[in-house]
Amino acid sequence: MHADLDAFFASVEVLDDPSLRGKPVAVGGAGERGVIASASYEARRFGVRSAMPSVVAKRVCPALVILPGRFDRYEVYSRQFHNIVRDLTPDYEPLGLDEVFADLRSLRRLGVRPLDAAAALRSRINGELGLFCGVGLGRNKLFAKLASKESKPRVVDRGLIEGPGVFWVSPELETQWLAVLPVRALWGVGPATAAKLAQLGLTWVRDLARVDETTLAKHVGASMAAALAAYAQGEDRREVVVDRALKSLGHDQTFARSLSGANEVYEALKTHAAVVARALREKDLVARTISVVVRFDDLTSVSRSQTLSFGVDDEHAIGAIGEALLQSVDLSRTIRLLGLHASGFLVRNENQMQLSFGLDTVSLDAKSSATEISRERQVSSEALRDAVDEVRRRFGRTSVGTASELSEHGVEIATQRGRHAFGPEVARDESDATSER
DNA sequence: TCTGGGGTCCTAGGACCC
DNA sequence: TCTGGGGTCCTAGGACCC
Repeated sequence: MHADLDAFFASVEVLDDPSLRGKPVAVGGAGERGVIASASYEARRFGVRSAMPSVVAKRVCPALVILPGRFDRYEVYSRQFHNIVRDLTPDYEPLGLDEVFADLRSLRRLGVRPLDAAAALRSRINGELGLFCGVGLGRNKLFAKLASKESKPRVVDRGLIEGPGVFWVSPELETQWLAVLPVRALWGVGPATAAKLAQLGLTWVRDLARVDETTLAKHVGASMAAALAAYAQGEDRREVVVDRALKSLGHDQTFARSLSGANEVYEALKTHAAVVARALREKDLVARTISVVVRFDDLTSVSRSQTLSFGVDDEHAIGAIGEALLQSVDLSRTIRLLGLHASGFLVRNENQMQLSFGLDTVSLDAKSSATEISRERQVSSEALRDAVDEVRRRFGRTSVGTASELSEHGVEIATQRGRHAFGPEVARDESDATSER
């Protein structure tokens, strides 16, 4: 099963402000660089679509009300949506805030028919949340997803046509049904892949069935070719994965006015670091890899990343790493987007080596190994600052510093085992004990 | 019409290890 | 002295999903 809430963000806004009912409403950025994230069906009648630039949306629908997103609010509804699905079966996998896949095989073994389960789900979501939901049923994720699209209301000639609400692709009909869909309808086929396929004369799913997978792979890569070849046969081995682990998190921002100059970029980076650090701590994670992405005014992007031998979750540490990564980016160009991302997660726990540069704690015990750091010698942020000041007073300004300063000076630290140089490359250096670092 | 922000996955090359 | 083939990890970029 695939279940998908109708016009989710826009619908939540209408629920919270009934005066919006019946009006063309969208959620998204209203500024010059904004895009539409979600549009009510009234707005869709005018041609407003998600991912459409807001200025375009306003042009095709001058009466459009564009609201900024309130994601905390959507998350509340999303959790309730997931809870209702969970009541049906624990075998479900969220996809964003407003979609889920669910494996109904265990329900079937209990004698519950998928069509009944789908109807019950829609009824509860509408009754308890006031939202509408389309449900697709099929033999695998491929058909369930395509079917849920078919279940939705549709705009035809500026009018709205009700959808069936539930759509089931029965196994007997699935091959014929699939054959006449455009390749663009398939999961993983976006504008770029569709264009490549079009060059090969492949427009419809049935066209894919007649092309050799090896040939396909030369144009779209091995992984995509294998998926497409399977989909063309109606085969999809992807499982419903319960509790998929988070792999990365980050924060990106497109600025209403592009940034110019390193100082503006570094200021923005600090804000980003605080957002990312808070998200990590909220999830009890530390990240080994930090990356930055910069998009210039000409829409070209570059990214830089660095993987450390330990995890971080502190905004100052993350900010300093980000700043160091930006050293090799041309900041004399004007920048419309700055992103900061964390990945390579380790679960944060008592034994995890945790280097913090700020509020949190620093535990550097030269006698213990990396895996048995005790928290006994934790240093409060004030004590840390005081200690840093004292070291600088006695040994000079560059004797100890933050990671951002490492890129300029490098730092040398004396421990019971000798002296250790710290510089921009230190994170890659596995030769000395992490605990001493 | 001019392109967001949250993510995932894939590819290719290079460094490195055995 | 110059070399293979298996593997992992990291980096950068790109495509795609909602």
